[in-house]
Amino acid sequence: MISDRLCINLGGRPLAETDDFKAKPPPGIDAIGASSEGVSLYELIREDIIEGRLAANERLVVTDLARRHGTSTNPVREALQLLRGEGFVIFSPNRGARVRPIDQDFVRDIYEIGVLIEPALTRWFVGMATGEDIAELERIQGLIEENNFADTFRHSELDTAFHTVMYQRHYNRHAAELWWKHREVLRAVSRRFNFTLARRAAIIREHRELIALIKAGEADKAAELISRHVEGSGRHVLEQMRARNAARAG
Amino acid sequence: MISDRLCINLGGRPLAETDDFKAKPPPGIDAIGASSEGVSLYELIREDIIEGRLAANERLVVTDLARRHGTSTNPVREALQLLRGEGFVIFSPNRGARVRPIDQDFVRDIYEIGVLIEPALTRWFVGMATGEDIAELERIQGLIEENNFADTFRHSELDTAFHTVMYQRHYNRHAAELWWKHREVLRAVSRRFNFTLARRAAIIREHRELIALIKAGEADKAAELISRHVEGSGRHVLEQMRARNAARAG
DNA sequence: ACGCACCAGATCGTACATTGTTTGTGGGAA
DNA sequence: TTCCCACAAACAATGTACGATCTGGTGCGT
Repeated sequence: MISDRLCINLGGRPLAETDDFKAKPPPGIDAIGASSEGVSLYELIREDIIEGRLAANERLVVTDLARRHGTSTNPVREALQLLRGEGFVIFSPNRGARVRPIDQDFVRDIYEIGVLIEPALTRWFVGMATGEDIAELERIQGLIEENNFADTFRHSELDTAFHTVMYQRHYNRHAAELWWKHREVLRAVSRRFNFTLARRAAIIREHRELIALIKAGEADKAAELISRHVEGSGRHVLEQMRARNAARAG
Repeated sequence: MISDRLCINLGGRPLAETDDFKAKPPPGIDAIGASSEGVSLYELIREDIIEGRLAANERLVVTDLARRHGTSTNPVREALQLLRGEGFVIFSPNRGARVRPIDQDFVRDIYEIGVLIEPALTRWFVGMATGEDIAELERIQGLIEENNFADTFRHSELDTAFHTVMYQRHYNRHAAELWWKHREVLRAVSRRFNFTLARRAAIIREHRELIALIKAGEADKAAELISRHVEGSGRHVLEQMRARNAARAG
């Protein structure tokens, strides 16, 4: 019998402290299933888009993708349709697929939705948090502070794990799934940037404050804090994007 | 040459005033584009799911669908993948697609997200509403009251049109798109039920109150009203679903 | 009654034909 | 010479057909 805890580590990476926090979706989400080839292709292409290996607006030529991944065109076509349904790819009739650009508007839209949804998820969590949940949050927070933004990739994973602890058991699977999909995009975007010192301090402070509020059972205050937390995060990332765009243009 | 106007009326219903309010998505949303055959197939199958012509958990056999729609299997396969990406269809490896059941949890989840998002959309609209917008709202509201739930289908279309006026120009396309997709599902679900007298009165009253608040520029109060409006709507539909399920079981 | 082989049916991957788009070239005019 | 347009050829998307593989059930034999 395989325990749930073990399953987390099937990602192919060596067992290490980090792997405990390898970001994974809330359970029951990816139950969409897939055609054997299709699933891997879908994941591969989506990763390429999110990680930026496929540039914005780049054409996605089925024959090329098929050759590159060693299959025929049909699995590629299905993967692209799947991505279209999730909004990562845009189709034009008789002109094929392009990578949907993840621009400032896109990111802003996603953050704004997060500001609306995450407080509700948080409020529910405050009422449902167990001792283990809080211990887990404190453990992750300890690792975040230990890492102290030295490894931005690691911070990104830890931060995602922190919030996943809060949201993963929410009864509204739709909302949790929405949050997770948005999170995946934002994680990749924010990974391209560094955190300002002010933002670093704010993150640490707000996380600590959040844990305190959860302990005290202050649901409303925790929700309000999360609202500010997400908004601040969005503001920060958008500033970075704007700065980089300005630098590129100038 | 066939005019666009004619194509709208292929649904089998006669030309009537209603067509002015045939629910249509906010502009710029369905820019996903599609493969010529694919798009119609996608729409047809999705309609069949939403309208309940394809039962929950029913198997979706590609060859059958292809025959029924007079094409080969590939367009069907792509349409199904697209629907998978949007959550209407569930795939099992080597076992094909099934219709995702639209159960109470599903509907509740969607309504809850609406309660979170729609107030924000409304708040923005109050600050941006023009005289024409308000006139349009009053016109639609007049038709709603004129119809007075005699034709539930027509009410459903008019109600959707009412809210579309408010949300269609919102800068957050992602949120508007999300609202629209949810709306399509809820429209079909609620069409299967009748409105209680209490609910009818509440809808009329809240719509009137909403218009008044918009005129007065009371953004916060309008947002709070919409929150109650959506919640009440959700509560009503869920009650109906529960009642019907209980009746079926007992 | 139980198990195993076999068969029907459906999915999934491959190959190909058709149709529409894009691109590159050449000739003619300014 | 340079610009523009027509035309053609390459290219890619879309639809069709087919074979391999998997699943589920039926019926035969024990």
